[in-house]
Amino acid sequence: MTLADRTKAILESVIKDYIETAEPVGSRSVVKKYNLKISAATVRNEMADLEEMGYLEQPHTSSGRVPSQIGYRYFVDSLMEKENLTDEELELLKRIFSENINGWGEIVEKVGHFMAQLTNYTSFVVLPAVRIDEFKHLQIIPVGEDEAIVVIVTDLGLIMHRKLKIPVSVTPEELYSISQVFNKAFTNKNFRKINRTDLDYVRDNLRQKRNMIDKVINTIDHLLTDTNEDRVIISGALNMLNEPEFQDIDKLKSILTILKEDGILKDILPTNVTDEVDIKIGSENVAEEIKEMSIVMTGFKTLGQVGKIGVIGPVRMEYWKAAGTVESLGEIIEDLIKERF
Amino acid sequence: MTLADRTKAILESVIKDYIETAEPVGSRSVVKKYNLKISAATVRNEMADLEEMGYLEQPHTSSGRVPSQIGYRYFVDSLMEKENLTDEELELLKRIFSENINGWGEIVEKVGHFMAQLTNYTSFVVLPAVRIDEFKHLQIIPVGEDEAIVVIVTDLGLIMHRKLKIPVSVTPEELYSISQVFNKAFTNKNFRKINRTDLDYVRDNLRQKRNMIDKVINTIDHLLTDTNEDRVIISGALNMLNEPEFQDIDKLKSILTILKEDGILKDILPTNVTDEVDIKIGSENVAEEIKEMSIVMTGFKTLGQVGKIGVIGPVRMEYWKAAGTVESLGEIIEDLIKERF
DNA sequence: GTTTAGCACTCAACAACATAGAGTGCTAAC
DNA sequence: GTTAGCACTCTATGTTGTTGAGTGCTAAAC
Repeated sequence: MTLADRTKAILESVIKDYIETAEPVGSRSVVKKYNLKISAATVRNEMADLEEMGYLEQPHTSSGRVPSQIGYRYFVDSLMEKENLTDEELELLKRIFSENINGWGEIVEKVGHFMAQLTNYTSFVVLPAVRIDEFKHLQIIPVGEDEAIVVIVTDLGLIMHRKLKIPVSVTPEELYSISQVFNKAFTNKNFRKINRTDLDYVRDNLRQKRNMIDKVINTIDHLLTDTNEDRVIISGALNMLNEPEFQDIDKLKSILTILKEDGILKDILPTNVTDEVDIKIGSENVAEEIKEMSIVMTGFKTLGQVGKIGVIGPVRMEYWKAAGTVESLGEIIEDLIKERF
Repeated sequence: MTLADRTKAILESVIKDYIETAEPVGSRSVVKKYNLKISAATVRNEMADLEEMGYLEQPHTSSGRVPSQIGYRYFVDSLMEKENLTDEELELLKRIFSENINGWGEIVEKVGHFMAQLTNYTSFVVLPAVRIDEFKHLQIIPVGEDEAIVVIVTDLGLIMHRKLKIPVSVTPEELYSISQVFNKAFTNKNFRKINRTDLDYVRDNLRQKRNMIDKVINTIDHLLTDTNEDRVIISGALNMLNEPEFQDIDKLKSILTILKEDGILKDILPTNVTDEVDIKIGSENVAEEIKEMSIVMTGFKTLGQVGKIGVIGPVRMEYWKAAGTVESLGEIIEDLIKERF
């Protein structure tokens, strides 16, 4: 459906005003605030038309207008312009990342934090479960008399470790050569496809330590299966407290529960992601729990898989800012991870 | 001040009733609910006395009584009995810890979570900054062509690692022997007191790799200084939403901010801890921000230092349950860490 | 002297009602 | 097609009245 320019301008004014004030918008205030060169009565007529077409709604007969879901959709698709990060914001981000960063998780955490701060909504970053199939290197390090640590480095550069009891009689040098045997046998092989030949090789070379070998293999198995779940990092959940739509304790409670109880949000987010910014408004969300919320998100590639990054907030959201920020940070986080890992 | 038995009984009834209902307690309801064999009028007289002595307060002249801070203090010190964990609760805890636990942090997290669940308040666990002075073992592990990971095991059993660029020419075997040199020189020495002799030893034995050695030393230094801050794990902050005293959005906001914004709570907690359960009621707390909250906490020994564990909730708190739970879990967490590390 | 029934009094909470004001739709004039 | 004017609608806010839980005090009972 294509609208006349004036009609578009009025629709845009109403939506922007409502997003700003959270109050139903009257004809007079539109004229005043946006200096339209027409009278309030004309605006009233237009608004009545827009309501008929489904873009606006009236909470009750004698109140101002509020955007409908369709109205927001039209606004997002045809009226607004994404507002990407400003130079100052980019500068700030650079400063944040000039500090010491310890790995992966910390990058994600900081980006999420930054995003929540910029948008004043709640940010989320979903890190895909990393498939840990192959290992690049294994090392058994002695600690104290009867303990050792198995350290595994995977093909994706992840480092994992776990403690292990060992017989007192084993020397550090033996541990080193055992590690070497493992490395010779397994390096760059898919752990789950290790075959008889590989295992025989290890056994032949370490005949006398059968007991310990089993323990090590067991530990490796544990490490590789353990971490196999998506991680979600949520920032700025408390920003919801500032939104007028969540002044009601019960609503607040249900939304904070979704955001904070582990793993709920993860299962609720849209599943098919691309590298385009995707916006789900209100009941466009499939999940019942967030039919009064909007989500702005995008995908990013990391370690060969696709993660999700975005914000969640009230339907009355500053979509231009949210979409621009998500778009910018989606690209940035991809670069940051690539650069350092 | 010592009170007559009947007076004590009435005070206890009023406090328990108020803690349960959050409503001012009237004379009639005390008599009814606790089957006292005296009339409401007598109770009224007693309550007037208790008010005069400062144990009770009246929100307004014709309302029931509410415990004062002094009243709660007397209750906590002289009237209540700590309610330690029940057998079922201990059983549940056992089941939680029969699952796989990955290190230290996870123990703490699970205990905190459990404590929040049992008490319905917000739990906190403060892990002291671990002084990382000595290392027990160091290993440089090759990853790919031009990278290696430095893994350090400290005297307290902590494992830390960090990636490092290395010259392509260095072989895995060389890395191993370099590691050995470091180990010979430094093991069980306080890192910050490593002296000229130690360094000379390393240098003499690794003359040709000067550049890399410096990098490794640098990395070690980074690792040892980096983690030097207390960690706080907070669970069940959303439990506050259920308390009638936090139905007001502004109060809720300020308390959730304290609990969630990183690091605020840590600086606010009482500083001198013992292995006794310590209870701070309302304005007994030094920090302005939590003068309307109560804290029940205790210290626990871990890795040679003292951590804090406890709950924070409204002044109208079920102190008996909170104190018992904190006491039990304080001992349990100490044992759990000792047992596994 | 202590306890208790009785009663007048107090005050918050709630409901019923009145009022103000922002905004509308419609009509008639421009 | 646009706009001024006006009657109408409906929420939000303030006012008033009523109810009921609870008190303190007095005087009688134990």
